[in-house]
Amino acid sequence: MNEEYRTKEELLERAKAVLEKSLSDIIPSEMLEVVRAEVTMYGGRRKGLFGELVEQFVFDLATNNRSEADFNIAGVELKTNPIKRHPTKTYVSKERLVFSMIDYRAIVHEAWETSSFLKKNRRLLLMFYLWLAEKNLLDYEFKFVRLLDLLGDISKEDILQIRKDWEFIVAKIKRGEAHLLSEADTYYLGACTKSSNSATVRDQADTDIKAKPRAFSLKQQYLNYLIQRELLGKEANTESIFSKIRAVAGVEDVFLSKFGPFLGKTDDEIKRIICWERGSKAKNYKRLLVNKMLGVTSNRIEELEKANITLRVVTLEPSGTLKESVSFPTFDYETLANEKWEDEENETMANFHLELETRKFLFVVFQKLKDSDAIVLRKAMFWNFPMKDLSEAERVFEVAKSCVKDGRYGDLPKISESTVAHVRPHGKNSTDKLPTPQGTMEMKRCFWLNSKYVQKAIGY
DNA sequence: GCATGATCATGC
DNA sequence: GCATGATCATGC
Repeated sequence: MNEEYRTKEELLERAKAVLEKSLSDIIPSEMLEVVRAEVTMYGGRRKGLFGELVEQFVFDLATNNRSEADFNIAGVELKTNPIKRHPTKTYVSKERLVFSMIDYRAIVHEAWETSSFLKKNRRLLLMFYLWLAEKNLLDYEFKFVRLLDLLGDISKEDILQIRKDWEFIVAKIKRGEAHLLSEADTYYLGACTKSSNSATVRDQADTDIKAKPRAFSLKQQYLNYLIQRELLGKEANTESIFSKIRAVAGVEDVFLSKFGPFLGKTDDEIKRIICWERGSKAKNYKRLLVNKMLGVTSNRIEELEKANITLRVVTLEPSGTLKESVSFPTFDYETLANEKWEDEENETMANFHLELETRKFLFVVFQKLKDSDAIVLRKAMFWNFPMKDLSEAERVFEVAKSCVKDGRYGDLPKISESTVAHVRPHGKNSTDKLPTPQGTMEMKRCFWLNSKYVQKAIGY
């Protein structure tokens, strides 16, 4: 197609030539007006426009070739990706890194090694540009560019996990459950929604149920890890479980195997095994015990952060009931009043929705013993919110949103009003407040998953 | 025993 | 200083 580039190194050199520059710096002045007009007209709506302009003006590909699918020169797939400044991490990605659409019918016949995903996306040319809300896309500056070979440049453990993720997604599609896919199902490679609009559905194998269109993507947290550690070469500030035990297995297996020896044991027995002495009074006692079992000394564990997994210690009563609900981040009233559960135009979701579809939990389950201070480790399990309950969560969200919009803070959804979720305070105390759309102040609150719901989810 | 509102403790 | 996770107090 284009004779100029024969090797990926030539492509990289070309990409590097635009570092610290923006498209408006490199677009020939006689064309700039036309392009500006195009951006003004389509900029917001045509997601691919930035990438298309890069192909045309950075790589001199003819206008009629403007289509992401066609950029595959020297076996390299071009990805332009927005980054934002971050106080401690210099840059974080604004979004996940989205690959090609998943063809639900075709993919069930594929194997990982020969998959269309790998064929197309194995070798990437990544161009990161600094995104700023107030800037025109023609003025975004390129900050760093890298070649990335998905099979060659990342660790064995990560490649294995990505493969497992791909296989998990394909297995779910094979079972005719494409409509139940969630980005939180997997660890590093996700099946993210590509909603043109909610009415858009795709056929899947062996069932008449329509599923939302989805694409493979590197999850945002994993991409941020890649940016920090692999692409910018920053030091780790997390502890890696994998490196400690030199494991080559999936994230799930490695973590669960760490808990295996302690299942059914009391905290005293566990402490004896790991040679650790400590009173049980501290509020973070159980978390410290968990960290000891995992062999880490802090709460920042690389494999959990990379996969957006929250470790939660839950404690059952002797009867097996769970008293405590599970909280999500405090919400901002003004944001909540204005966000949409699903915003198709901007391809965004409400924060609570995003949490449910992207966050995984590692529940470490203890149970109190009757007439004793002792606790027993019952199980450890990974869990993410099942898509079958999403519409109920959406209902709770909509009730909460309309309460906030109307200033009816006493009517926020209570735990008795849904089997899944509710709204409760979540501040330092009742004076810990945030501004509302009405201009008043209200105590901090957040969404919670009902204790009973979580109890069932963990099998009690 | 449970729903609800509230606060505490820790670490980033 | 604040977010997050963990827990408490009260009243029905």
